[in-house]
Amino acid sequence: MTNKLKKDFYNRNVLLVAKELLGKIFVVEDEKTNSTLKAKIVEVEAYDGSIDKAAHTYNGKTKRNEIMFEEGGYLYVYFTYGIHYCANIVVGKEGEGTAVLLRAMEPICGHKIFYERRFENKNNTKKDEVNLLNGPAKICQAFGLDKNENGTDLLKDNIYLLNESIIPARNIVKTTRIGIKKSTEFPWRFYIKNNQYISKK
DNA sequence: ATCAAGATTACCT
DNA sequence: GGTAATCTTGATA
Repeated sequence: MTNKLKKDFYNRNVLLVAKELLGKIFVVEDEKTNSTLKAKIVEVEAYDGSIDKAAHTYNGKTKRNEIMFEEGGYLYVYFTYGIHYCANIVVGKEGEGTAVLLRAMEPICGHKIFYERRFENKNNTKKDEVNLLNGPAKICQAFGLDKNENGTDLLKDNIYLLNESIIPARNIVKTTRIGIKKSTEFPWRFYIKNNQYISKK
């Protein structure tokens, strides 16, 4: 018995899924550390290649973005700025090129691993719990996600999401996205109101 | 073949 | 508020 999210959750409209991803539990059964890592999703952004110039899929299929054109239920991990990885949940139907960027989470299980990967052998000045997962590249660093995890099937065993009750609209803040230069007008960033683990106000 | 941009972060004043 | 770090990808020629 499990409450793992199934295909029918992922294969829907990207904005709807983005909002419903808030509050869900992201799980990685990490073979590198032989441990289970869990966190609650508190901030996301939607990307839709059909109309969104900021989406990696806007100009069609390439080797990098091909997983985003699959049906929902896969992980899309990409490398950027020469340093960082960012992780997305691929959603929608095959060919749509839609995904949801994971921007911030609240740690649940695996604090020790998160602290090690984020702060060990680094001279960070802020080594507190809220700084573990409050940004898309921080999530990948803490969970150990890189190009090897790109394309992971979220319906299989290693990486998946657990269902939780939907956050009511009155507790969701909807605003414009962060860190992009094109299509900045779309209000496709969603986060849980008053949550201390979000990346930015 | 070349080149600019990039769904970021951490540190500086 | 500003910027260096650092390198892959994709667009253009």
